[in-house]
Amino acid sequence: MTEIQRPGALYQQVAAAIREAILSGEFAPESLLPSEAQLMARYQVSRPTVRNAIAALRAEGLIDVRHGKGSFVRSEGHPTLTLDRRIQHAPDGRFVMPGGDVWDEAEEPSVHRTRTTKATGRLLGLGEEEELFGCDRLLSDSTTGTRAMHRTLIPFEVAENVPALAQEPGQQPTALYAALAKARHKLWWSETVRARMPVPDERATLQLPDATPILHLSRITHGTDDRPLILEELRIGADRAEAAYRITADKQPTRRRQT
Amino acid sequence: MTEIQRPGALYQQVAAAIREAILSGEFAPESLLPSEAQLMARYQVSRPTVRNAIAALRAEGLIDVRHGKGSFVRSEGHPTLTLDRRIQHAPDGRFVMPGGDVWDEAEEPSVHRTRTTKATGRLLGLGEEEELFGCDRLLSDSTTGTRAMHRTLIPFEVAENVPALAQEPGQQPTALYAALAKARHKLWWSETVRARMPVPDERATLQLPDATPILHLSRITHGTDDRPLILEELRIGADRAEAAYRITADKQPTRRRQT
DNA sequence: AGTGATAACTCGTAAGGACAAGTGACGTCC
DNA sequence: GGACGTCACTTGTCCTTACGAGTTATCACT
Repeated sequence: MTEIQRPGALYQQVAAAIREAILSGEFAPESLLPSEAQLMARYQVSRPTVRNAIAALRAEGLIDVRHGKGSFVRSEGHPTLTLDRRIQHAPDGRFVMPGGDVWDEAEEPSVHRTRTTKATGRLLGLGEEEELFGCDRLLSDSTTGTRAMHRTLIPFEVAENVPALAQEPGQQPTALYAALAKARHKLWWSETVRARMPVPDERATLQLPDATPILHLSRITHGTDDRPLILEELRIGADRAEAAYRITADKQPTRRRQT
Repeated sequence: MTEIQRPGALYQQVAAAIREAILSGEFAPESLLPSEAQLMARYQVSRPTVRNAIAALRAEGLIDVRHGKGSFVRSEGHPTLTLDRRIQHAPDGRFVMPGGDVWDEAEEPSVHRTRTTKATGRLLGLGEEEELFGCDRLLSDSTTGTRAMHRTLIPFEVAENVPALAQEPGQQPTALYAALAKARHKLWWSETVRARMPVPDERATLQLPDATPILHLSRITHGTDDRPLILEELRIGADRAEAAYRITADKQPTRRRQT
């Protein structure tokens, strides 16, 4: 039996004791923690208290619990997948995404019509309820098993001026860029990164463990006059991926606003 | 009393019913949900079951619970703070971070000596236990109250060749860049974005609500020969911030590896 | 030997009771 | 009128008990 100290609620003291034991190396990553019954005996508390402490550690992402087996120390490891978010011009003029070739499609892309929400409308410089083409992809990295959800949104307004988009809104992003470039657009992109907890649907689709946030990348393709043309969204579990960018110092314009 | 359906455990059915009620608009953002006692009556379940359901919704970040008051629907809103991660050259040659001027320092920067860990060593192209200068800052955006933790790491090896760094390792990043540029370094930066749940220390320092991941940005300053010189890390609650990047299509080199 | 039932472990779910602690409104006292 | 105490409400903590469900090893039977 191990003694526990003052601060706060009993279950928090237990949680702190276990956390400390893990971080101090008493329990190695991937190793099996004492069972609930053993923890009850060790700290002289009831089962709800032990479970409450364990729930706190799960919410921190420190341990994984498997029904019928026990609790295991989660090994963080570096994210296995680094998403290189650069876009490049190949010598022949085509667009290339150096980090894009690891993906294959787990399902057929699903093309559909939809409308802007408040959030997507804002990003695209449109109002609410404007019509768009949408294309959803479920991506998968066969080597690591990592999955990601990709969505392309093309406003009708943009597709009208670029027939290649209206005919094939479900093309690969690099093909879409090529179509826009062919329509005399000089392209650049802005990308914002957010993180949040997944909704149950995302948790299931991406097969996420407990206490795993998702990275939500929103990439906007800008054309001539810096007008937003296409919105791409990529959602991926933050336990397995990180996004990588390259920054170079350009001359400071008098005042330029990035969307 | 409201009936509940088949799938899964009782508390999950209750959680699903409440979730649906929230998403359908029956409970507006910021509004008060029924108390535990009312939910017990409404769904004819015991208090542990209600609390279990509520715990699930808290873990999803859908609701906030305040002791003595009740449960409230969390209003997401856009992140209030967009971190513009570009770096620019002012006309006079100084470096400028267009998104950097919103911060003020909540505490004095604390400069200290430390050593590389496995993770930081890898990012800096060094081994483990190499000596560095470290500088920790607690940043604060006075207009929104958002806080962030910033850390600068400068290897001794780098500081030796750039005396300005060794003398003042606690300078602002833009001043460090200037010192490197003065030492004939041609600079570029790589940045990786990760997300994870906060450790208790970070939760307290950043004053984060439940179920709030943190964005962890690692920026590496590269000099001539692309060697890593300085590592900066920024940690910030993902509920209040997003990171923004600008991407332009450069020519594809034969093969270039980004760290 | 191979097969399968069983038993003993694990965590998951659900109920009940009791008291502590934070909040806010109401009413009384000065 | 203002200050303060009380009370009724909220969620937080902690205990006991019981059973369901997944996992694994053992052991007996064929």
